[in-house]
Amino acid sequence: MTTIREVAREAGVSVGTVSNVLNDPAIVSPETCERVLRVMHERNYRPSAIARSLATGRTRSFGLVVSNIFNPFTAGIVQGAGEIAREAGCSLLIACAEDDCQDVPQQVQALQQHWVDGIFLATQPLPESVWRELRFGRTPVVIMDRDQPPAEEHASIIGFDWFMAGRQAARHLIGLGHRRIGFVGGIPGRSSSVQREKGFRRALAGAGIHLDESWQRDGDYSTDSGRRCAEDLLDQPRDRRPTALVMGNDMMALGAYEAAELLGLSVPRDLSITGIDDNYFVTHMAPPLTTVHVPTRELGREGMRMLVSGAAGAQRVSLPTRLVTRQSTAAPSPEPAWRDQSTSIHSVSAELSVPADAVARSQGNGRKERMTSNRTGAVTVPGKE
Amino acid sequence: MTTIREVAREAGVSVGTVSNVLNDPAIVSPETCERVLRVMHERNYRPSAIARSLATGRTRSFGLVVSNIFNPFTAGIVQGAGEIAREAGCSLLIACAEDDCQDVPQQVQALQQHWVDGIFLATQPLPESVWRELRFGRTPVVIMDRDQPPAEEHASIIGFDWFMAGRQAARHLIGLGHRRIGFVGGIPGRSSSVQREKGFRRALAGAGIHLDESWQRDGDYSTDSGRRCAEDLLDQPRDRRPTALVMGNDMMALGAYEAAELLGLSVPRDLSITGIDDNYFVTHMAPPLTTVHVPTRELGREGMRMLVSGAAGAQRVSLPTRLVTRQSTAAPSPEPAWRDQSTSIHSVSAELSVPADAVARSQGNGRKERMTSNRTGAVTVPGKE
DNA sequence: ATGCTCTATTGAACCGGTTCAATTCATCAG
DNA sequence: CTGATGAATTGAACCGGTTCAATAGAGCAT
Repeated sequence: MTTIREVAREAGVSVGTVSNVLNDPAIVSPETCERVLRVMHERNYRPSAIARSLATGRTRSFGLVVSNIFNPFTAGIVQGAGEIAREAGCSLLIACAEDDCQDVPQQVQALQQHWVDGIFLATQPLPESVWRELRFGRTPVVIMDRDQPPAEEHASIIGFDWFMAGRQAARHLIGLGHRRIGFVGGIPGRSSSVQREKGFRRALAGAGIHLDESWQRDGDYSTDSGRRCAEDLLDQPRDRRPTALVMGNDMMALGAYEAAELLGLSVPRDLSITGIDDNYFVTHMAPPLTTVHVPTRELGREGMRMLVSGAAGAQRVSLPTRLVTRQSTAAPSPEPAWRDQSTSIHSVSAELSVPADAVARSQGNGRKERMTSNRTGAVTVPGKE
Repeated sequence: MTTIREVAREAGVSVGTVSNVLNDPAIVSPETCERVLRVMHERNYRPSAIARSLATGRTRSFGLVVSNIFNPFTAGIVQGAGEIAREAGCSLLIACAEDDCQDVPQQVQALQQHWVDGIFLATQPLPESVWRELRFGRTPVVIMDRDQPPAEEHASIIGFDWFMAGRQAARHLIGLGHRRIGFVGGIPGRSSSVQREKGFRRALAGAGIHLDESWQRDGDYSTDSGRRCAEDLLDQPRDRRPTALVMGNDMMALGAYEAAELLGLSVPRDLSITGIDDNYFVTHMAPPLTTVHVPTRELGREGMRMLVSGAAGAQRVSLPTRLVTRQSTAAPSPEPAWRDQSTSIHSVSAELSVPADAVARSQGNGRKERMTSNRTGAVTVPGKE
């Protein structure tokens, strides 16, 4: 490995001058500069990031702690953070913590021993004990908000506007004409769940719709829980059951599809369903799921931006979500007068009741829609998909 | 930040002794050792990985270059590599290259400037130009094989046994009694595609089955291409079309499901389908997909093991695949005697022809693993259509 | 010629560890 | 008492950069 001293000797200058060529060529005379650069090129010289870091105290590298890399949610964040780091010429140290997050403090410590210039914590919610064990010292930190206790004063929090997500889903259904709307929430108590529900309720209240408490269930974000809750909500006489369901996330929406199938209900003919997340598989569901897009990549970008720009103070950023209309939602079937014949008439009534534009959209858009096409409203995403 | 010199002063010893306490406590007298450790603890001393690296020339960190973090394939590798790195007390620098891999050389260079002890290249296949630009110097390298040109002599190659994968899928179908088996390959020319097809052909040849060339198609690993190819293969009179399809990967198998639905074929009653990869979503497909498991996490682990153990020489490792039987495959329906009535009689003949055990499996097991509600009658709701 | 300014360059200290030859000191054999 | 042995410790060089006060030299005014 060629060192700065070899270059200096070869070019007949001092190491200080070579260093200047690297960091501030303007203060070096053109001839000298050119000579040094030529030697560098001949010797294929690459300055050592290690030595530079030791000398400057800055590494231009950042740590990103995640807990489950398979989660598309996580993948989006990694992607986004990586993009910004690359753009800024910084490198990203990714630490995959165990599922239970017990080793997050060690991971953070390891990153600090590498003198990372900042840490991005994007794990599952940390157990209280782990959280208390965590010491960031002087390292700037950005934490993805999943119900953490109030952060240290110099840590920034970044998260999604779950209230908006819940409201968007509900408003969409209301706009289609639904009045009997069920809700299946995520893990009770988590603020992300609470906010979704609040948004849902606000939308209904805003439209002057009565909220039937018996149409609310708490799931746990799993497909199974979604199926159970949806079955529970739907297993009622037709005029007593919801015509639409707001599911707390896409996995539970998947469960709702299963429940509908089990009960012989067709989506969206007999039942509209919405999810939240916009996981990449939802376009492959039958029918493709109308859901609320959650810009994970943008969160990664924004969080990393705060770190590289040195703006990671005690900020609190909340990213907007965006409704993506696909084919799992439609206007409700009109209440049949001939109630007892309802099953045999299903297909006909559905054909008639779906608004023309919804059909057009559903056919044109459905195939192409991809999980990576995430355009958020508020913060624009430059560059490639 | 506490430094080694402060600790030394505080403990009344030399920096050399403190260093010894860190690296080889055995050679330090117990009393001294204990005193030093106490000071370290009091001052919350953390040795600097940076300084250590500069002094030793080794960083105990490794670089992993990937191109698409969203790909579950990639995620598995990252996961596995991370596990081994963590076990070995090493850190992992993950570099996300652009989709087209044009920046891989820069990424590699950046990693080298960080003095990584080794590089794991797990990207999409590199364009020839990029590959030529790549210079590893003295850095040990492990490359995930996706058709690279012959590697530099000191680089290790690790990959999957795609031949085995193709053969396993075909053998499974042959074992179920299929004789008319279609094949949809991946991107033509890629050795991974070529190998799959060779394995497929070998299996057929081994069973003395005639290979109808008109039952072969080339896709591009996308769902869309899978659907197109499958439609193409299946849109023939019943006695002329395959009773089973080996799809080159899971995404294309998903496309085959869509094609079957479009043509009113039920899986596995009228058509058996296999995939390759065992992506996590396949258990949610309806019916859950029989596929060939490709141990991506194990590849990550094995590759990183080669690096941390310093065994990355000019090795070539190929990891075995494993068939996972689920509900998308079954014995073929017997050829009906009343051939000309075949279309109108479908559902009846199918009911009769599905072997009892296949029905049991698909009903009993399928329920909790389902992804889509298959409205067309692949999973029939009595009384409709 | 002298003094002054400005630019280009130098050389050494420094970052925080590791490494190793040299040194100290206690122990023990002769 | 002397010298040898070995264990514990020391102190300085070193890794490859950055930084900055000091210096050299050119150009210009007096």
